[in-house]
Amino acid sequence: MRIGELARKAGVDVQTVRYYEREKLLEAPARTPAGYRVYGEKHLERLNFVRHCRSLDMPLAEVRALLEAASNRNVPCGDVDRIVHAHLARVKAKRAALEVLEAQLEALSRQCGSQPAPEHRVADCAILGELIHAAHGEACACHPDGEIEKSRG
Amino acid sequence: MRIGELARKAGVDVQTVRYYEREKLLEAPARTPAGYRVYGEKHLERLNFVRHCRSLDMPLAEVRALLEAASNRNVPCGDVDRIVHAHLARVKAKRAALEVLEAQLEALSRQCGSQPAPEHRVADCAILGELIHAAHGEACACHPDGEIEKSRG
DNA sequence: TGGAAACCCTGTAGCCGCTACAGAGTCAAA
DNA sequence: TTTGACTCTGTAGCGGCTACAGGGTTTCCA
Repeated sequence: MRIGELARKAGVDVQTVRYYEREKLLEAPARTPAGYRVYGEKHLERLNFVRHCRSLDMPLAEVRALLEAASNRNVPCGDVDRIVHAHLARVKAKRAALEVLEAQLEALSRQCGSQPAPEHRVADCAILGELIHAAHGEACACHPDGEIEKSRG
Repeated sequence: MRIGELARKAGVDVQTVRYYEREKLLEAPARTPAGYRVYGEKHLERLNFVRHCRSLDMPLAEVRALLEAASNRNVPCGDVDRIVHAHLARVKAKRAALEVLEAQLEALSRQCGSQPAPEHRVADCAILGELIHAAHGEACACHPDGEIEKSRG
């Protein structure tokens, strides 16, 4: 199986496969005399594993750690549990942050909308008004307590 | 006011201010004879505007568009509405995707956890088991219908 | 047999929004 | 005078790809 077929079967771009090889997520495969990569079923399984973890939004570094752990089948799997739980905690936190954000944006967009578009000029746009108020350090519809925290991630 | 004071007042890194200037989000300020940037209140307001939009997770390109719109105060503000609504739609979609993800990770982590850590070896780790099953194309606890979609963003 | 199309190779640069570093110059206080 | 805090420019790095340039190889069809 050459790289194109492997990529098609796993549903990824050819470039992505080469990228994973560079990043040591896939083993370097054998080559034909012309230098073409040749893959077997093992490679496809490993690639599917990686893609599955990626579909769960895990960073590649953690996928690498899982692969590492999976290869030492006789050691305790505390690392595996830790990786998955830490990732779950991150996802929870991010989802919660996005919920807040969504509420803020809805508050903002509710400020604007009664007037039909052609009559509605920038000078009276409530959205911009809110954002400019906020720039003066005043409380705004989206951040009523006047705090602007950094959003990371 | 020099760059350090401006940055402190806006709660950002000095490097970020210079970055925003390069990216045309802030006007290039006057300079002292030694080449130091000198800022006024207008710059602080504009920087606060940018940071407020960033706290709402807007991409800089959209912040730039908002700033552009805000400077033509006499035109209709359809662009402003469109930007904010499109951004809101993106945030909603992302939040929904994270909710699904969170459920998937919880399903995964529930597979593992009854056995005390030292006895729990990689070979019997249910989390890894699930992930490896998935790599074989079988349905797994996290993606029961067997589909793995690409997550973007 | 020839030529086009589809595939493959390497290497490099771009995306985003910063952050960090190197190596230099400037300024104020002790 | 010397320390230390500040500033300057330019460049590179993060993650996870994606895209492109500029070449070589294979396959298919006429």
